Amino acid sequence: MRTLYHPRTDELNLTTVLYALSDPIRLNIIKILDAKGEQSCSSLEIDAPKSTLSHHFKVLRESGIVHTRIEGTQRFISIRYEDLNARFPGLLPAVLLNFRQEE
Amino acid sequence: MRTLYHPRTDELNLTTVLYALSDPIRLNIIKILDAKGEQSCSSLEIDAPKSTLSHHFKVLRESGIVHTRIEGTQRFISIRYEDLNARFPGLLPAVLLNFRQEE
DNA sequence: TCGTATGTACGAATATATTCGAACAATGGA
DNA sequence: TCCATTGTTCGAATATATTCGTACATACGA
Repeated sequence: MRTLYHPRTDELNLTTVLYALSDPIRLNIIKILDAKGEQSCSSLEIDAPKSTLSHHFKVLRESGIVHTRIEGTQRFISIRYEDLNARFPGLLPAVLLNFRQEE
Repeated sequence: MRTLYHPRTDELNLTTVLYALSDPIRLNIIKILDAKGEQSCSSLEIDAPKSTLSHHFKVLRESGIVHTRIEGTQRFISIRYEDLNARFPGLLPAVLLNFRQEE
């Protein structure tokens, strides 16, 4: 696969975004990305099989929450802060705030 | 059933709340409740069988998003604005803001 | 007490998601 | 070119959700 699908900002759908965020593993991925910034898939060090993680990366990317950049054999994932905030102002910060409070 | 289960504010779980909000019918219920305030189940006038709606009311109530008050044969549902905002500041307003923008 | 109104509970069918092993693709270095 | 690294895709098993008809529960008025 050469190019990866990323929905445009105006295509972001609220139920889709909320659904993508409603899974513990995916929320954990977002938590790490928020804390550390852009990361390669493997550097996240989440204890789950590769294919399981790949599935969750795809859900996050196709919902528009993350952007995936290909570099060599690696893929670097980052949160689409600006796009999300443009489409759903305050939504992601409210979710992220909860993480930060937990720790 | 005499008493209905409602989770305490400190028991509200982020993934559970996000999941409950990630369904179009449930989001529509919240949209109507936000616009009109407390409503009886039937007054929402959503085009779906009673048992289907009842299921969604239960998901919303058990996730802590709505409160259900029994009065006679009716049940009045309302959004738990304060509890949600205490537990997840800004989350619900961000979701509700999106509704209002849509119209 | 009987009937009506309001809504839940149950159960089964269907739909959708998650998980993960195995095979595959792409890149880059030796 | 061969191999290791990184990650995806496929497919099947399993788990979970949704939908909705039917039966049931409760309250209230006649």
